[in-house]
Amino acid sequence: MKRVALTPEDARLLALFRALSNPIRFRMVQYMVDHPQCITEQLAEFADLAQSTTSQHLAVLRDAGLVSGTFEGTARCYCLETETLAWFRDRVSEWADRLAACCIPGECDC
Amino acid sequence: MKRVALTPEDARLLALFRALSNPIRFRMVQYMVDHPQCITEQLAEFADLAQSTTSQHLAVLRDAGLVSGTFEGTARCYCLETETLAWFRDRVSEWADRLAACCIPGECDC
DNA sequence: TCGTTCCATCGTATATTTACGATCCAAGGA
DNA sequence: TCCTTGGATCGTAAATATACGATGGAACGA
Repeated sequence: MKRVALTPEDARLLALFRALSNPIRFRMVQYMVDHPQCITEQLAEFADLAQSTTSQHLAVLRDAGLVSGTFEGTARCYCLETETLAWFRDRVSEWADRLAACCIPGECDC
Repeated sequence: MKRVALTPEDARLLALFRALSNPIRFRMVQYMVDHPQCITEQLAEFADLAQSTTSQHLAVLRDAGLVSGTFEGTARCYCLETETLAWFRDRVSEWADRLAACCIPGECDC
């Protein structure tokens, strides 16, 4: 594995896992599923965190492409990116399918 | 979000994200998809890490339920858990579906 | 029994993440 | 113009993750 870089696709997938590996961000994403449009302040109150911290978490979610943040006046309105989530689902499905194909439960002797 | 605990199901999902958020573990899992049965030493060589470090990473994957490690003599044979991966896929799909239902692309005005 | 193999765990150093307050900046309204 | 609002960024402290070598322990063969 020495000095072997990830493919761009794998890097993107890894970034999504990383973004979702934090309990705060995990719950923010869940919250946004039920609240399609919300601003930073609203998310800060939900997460019970300082505004600066919330802003940092949102930056991670933005960098991973999980959310979009459009400016509305002085505020910023956040929405989950359906396409990213769909892509994410497809990649995870791929893993599950490839594994199911190569290692049938009960047949694999380990 | 003050003192609100995650449901056991969410905690499990979060643990999976966390386990997969590290590049080493990410690639180990990919490796295991193509190599259904392998021992720690083999994975240590692949990852180019000390045996102790590899063992720690495998413990994380085991704790998350992503892999099973059966003892074979003095060695330990690792395999991905198809059922966990299938469960994982279903949860991610759920997210994507719920989001697609609540926020049609182009219609959401943010 | 003794030595080897393979893995887990401990102790610990370093790197990264996470959190906060302070500060800066852009968009509006008075 | 000045002030308020809502966010982003900076500096930094504390927590967590990651890595290694050293050590310990179970399984097996000689």
